[in-house]
Amino acid sequence: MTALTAREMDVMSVLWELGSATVAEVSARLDDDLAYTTVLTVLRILESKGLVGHEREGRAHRYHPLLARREAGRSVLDRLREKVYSGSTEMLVANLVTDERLSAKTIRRLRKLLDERLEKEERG
Amino acid sequence: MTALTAREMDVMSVLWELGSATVAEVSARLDDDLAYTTVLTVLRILESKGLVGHEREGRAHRYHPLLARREAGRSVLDRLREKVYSGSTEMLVANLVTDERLSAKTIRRLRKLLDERLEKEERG
DNA sequence: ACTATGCTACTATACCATTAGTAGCCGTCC
DNA sequence: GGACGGCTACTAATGGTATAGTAGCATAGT
Repeated sequence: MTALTAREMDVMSVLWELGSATVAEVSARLDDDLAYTTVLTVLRILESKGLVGHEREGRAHRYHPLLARREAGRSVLDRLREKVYSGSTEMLVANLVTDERLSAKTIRRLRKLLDERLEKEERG
Repeated sequence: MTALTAREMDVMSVLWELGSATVAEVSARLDDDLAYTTVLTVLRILESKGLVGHEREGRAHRYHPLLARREAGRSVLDRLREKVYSGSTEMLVANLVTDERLSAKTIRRLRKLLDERLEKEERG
């Protein structure tokens, strides 16, 4: 139940990218030009939800993600699969793969991924 | 820019499933037990956003989706890829496929899907 | 040591999602 | 035909997101 709002996701995105960041660093990386205090507020909200933590760094605070990309992605994908694709991972991937402009190389890599997954499935 | 809220997605989900539905029908299908008027309000909001339409049916209104599953899915996936997976479809699919409890059969079907996609890629 | 500046803490506000109540209409059943 | 029940229309309250301002503190540079 890690429902990130749009803005929260923007901010988490920066933290995932940088590993950790101060308010100023997050602010600089965001597409929209928000007030310093606005970014701080979002970080505070995220912290109150237990999704980021912070430690002192000089006079500033350095924030770091406590929620992993993987977890965040999972929660969105779970919901998406359930509500939009009637619970079908296949339909989801089909939609994703057919819509997307993917290079042949990428497709091969994805196929390899499935092959490995299949092997593991058959072994275990 | 079709950002559905959680509840809106619940409702759209029912409409996609049934093709079209009255307020009562949506209400009955929702997991949570909401007041009749609450469901109506959500449908009205969706209509004001142009995502559903309705026609008279007896004394009730019958609502039908104007936004397709595909479109809704796309907008969520686009955002997810961008913000959570640093723009990488591969990482997204990898995460999806490795986390999921998928049957061997499903994995094979997905692989077939990629093969077909690859052929199309190489032809055109 | 002093001062300027950057950073936090606190406060505030508008807007929207979410939830629901009440009044009133209209058709159906007896 | 009258009453009942379901449905819509209108209204409303609450809570949280999103945005930002102001005051005050502390640190770094001179």
